[in-house]
Amino acid sequence: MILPETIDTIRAFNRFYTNKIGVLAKDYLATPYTLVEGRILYEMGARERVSATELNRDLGLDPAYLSRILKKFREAGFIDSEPDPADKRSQILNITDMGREIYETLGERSRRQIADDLQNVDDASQARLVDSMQTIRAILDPSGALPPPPVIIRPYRIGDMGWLIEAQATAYAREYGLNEKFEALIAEVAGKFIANFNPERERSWIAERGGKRVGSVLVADGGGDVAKLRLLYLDPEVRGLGLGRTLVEQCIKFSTLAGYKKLSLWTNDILTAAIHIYKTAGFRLVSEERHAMFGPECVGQTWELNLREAKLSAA
Amino acid sequence: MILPETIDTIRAFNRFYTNKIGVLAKDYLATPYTLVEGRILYEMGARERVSATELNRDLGLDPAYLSRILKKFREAGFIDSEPDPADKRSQILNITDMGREIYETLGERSRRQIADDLQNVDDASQARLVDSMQTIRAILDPSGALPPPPVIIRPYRIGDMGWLIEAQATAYAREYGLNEKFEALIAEVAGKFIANFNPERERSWIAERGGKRVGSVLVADGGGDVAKLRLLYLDPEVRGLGLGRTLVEQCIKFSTLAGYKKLSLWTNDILTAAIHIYKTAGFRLVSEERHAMFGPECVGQTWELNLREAKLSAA
DNA sequence: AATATTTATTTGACTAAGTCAAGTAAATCA
DNA sequence: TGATTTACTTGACTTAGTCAAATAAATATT
Repeated sequence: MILPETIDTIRAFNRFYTNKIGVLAKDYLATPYTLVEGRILYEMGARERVSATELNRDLGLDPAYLSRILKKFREAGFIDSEPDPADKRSQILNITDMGREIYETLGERSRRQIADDLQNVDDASQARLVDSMQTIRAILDPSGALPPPPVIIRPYRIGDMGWLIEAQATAYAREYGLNEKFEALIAEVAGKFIANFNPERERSWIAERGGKRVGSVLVADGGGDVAKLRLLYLDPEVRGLGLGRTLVEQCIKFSTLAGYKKLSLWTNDILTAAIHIYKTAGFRLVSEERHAMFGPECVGQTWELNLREAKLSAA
Repeated sequence: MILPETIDTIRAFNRFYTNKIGVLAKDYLATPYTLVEGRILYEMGARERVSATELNRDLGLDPAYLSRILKKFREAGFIDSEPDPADKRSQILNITDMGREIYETLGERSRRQIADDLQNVDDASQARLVDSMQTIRAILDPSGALPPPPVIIRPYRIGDMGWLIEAQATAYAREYGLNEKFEALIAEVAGKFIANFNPERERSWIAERGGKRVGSVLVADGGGDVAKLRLLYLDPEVRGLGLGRTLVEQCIKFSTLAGYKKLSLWTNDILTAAIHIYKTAGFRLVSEERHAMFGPECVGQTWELNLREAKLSAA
């Protein structure tokens, strides 16, 4: 469904951004080049060895027009060309050292221009700006958008627990209808974990992608020789990438090294994806109990992994 | 601070959107008009009675160029002009019925064009798209953007506590250097509050602006006839608007109505802005103790408000 | 293998988009 | 009152950008 307001907002944004770019185009970065020429030079500098056709496909220019600009560049010594041995109709274009200098200058000015624009934009807004731009690109041009940055796993930092509580409470409310008692539970669990944190026996990991938190898990001391795996969570957008397994393996490895004999966890039957991960990691269901602590009726489950066995089976 | 990656992403987005607009400009909506002409016609249609100078200021065109286009429009019968009685140098431009027809056609095509682009974009992505575009406009052009929406105060919803924990922990770590034990404390407080929530004796409020959470406070049952005010927080962007006072007053009113005799709170000397609000609301400092629970040394303070007195003084 | 068709690029021949400088007339400033 | 600024217009260009046709090599077709 496409709302008229959606279309209006997009039209308004297009007008806004046309202005923004139009102003840029005025006297393109205070150089004797046009915006189009700048774009061509950019493409030439960014990649090596292009043919005119490729350039054309990407920039959508009139071939005659492109041909003339390239001629000018060739005469000015910004680019040179050699016939493509594979296709003698085609020339392979290459940027010269002189051309590269212009390219760098243009890039430098463009960067400074943007830096000026950002002068009065605080860090948080900058982050939102970048995020919004990437969102727009990803939606409007799914093919061309940059591949998602890699997921990194890092230790806890301040604010992570709050994020985790919000993300998990919201997601499980939406997906399974859990109520606010669930948020309360994880807030208490998370709070106690940090309050009594023992760096030798406990650990927490946050998965991050492109600076945005997307997953978590932690190992808490369960007393005796039992470690507890808690608060495993994956944002919907990173499910199915094997990240859950990685996080659980992280926990198993740490618990083993820390000298625990068992890794135990409590979960609910509705969380089938997580349970699948536990199962394949070797956890065994040791007890179940029906409850309705979080609104809908569900079955709480305790799973355990014998860490010695796990080690053996991994070897 | 401006990161190079930020600049690069913005450059990439500019290139991307230049292409998008360039494609639009190609054969502007399959009409015999240029993009610039279309823009002018749009501005003429969107508002009535413009002068050439105003148009120029907003579109940033060369005056000579504008003048020629307007002449063409006048000859074609799209606009007419009458001298401005207040300034005889100026002409007041008006769109004619014929011009309005063209304007409508152009708008219609532009809308259809966008609708086509959105054909394969699901509803959630459309919402994110619109949101991102508004974010970009608001950040890049704070003046022209819509005024900030009003702050509304609403009851707790799932996910709010997580947000509060993250926001408060992050803000106080940044501003006062508090460590993760502070996050732990508020997580526990928030968790217990929701877990044992008693709707008759307790309440929580979240302040929201434009769908974004910006502040919070809650009243918890302190046992006996004492209520506790907790987790008062304001996002940096809404500080100084009197919102803190409003939230505290909310708490006082509720506690009074709920039959409590005292409203008590615990805070720290470093939070001077909050303390100022408590003071002016009539709270009195009843005890202090030095501690370093959250890293830096600070002074924990207990403040109390006698609700009967408060009521009298307000009357 | 010969012919037809398509693709990559260039050139000629324009059109009109867009710019710069100078001019006119009214408004505002000193 | 004269000097300066502002709102627009016009003349005189330049050059960005287009369309059609040409060339030469690569592919497809029969």
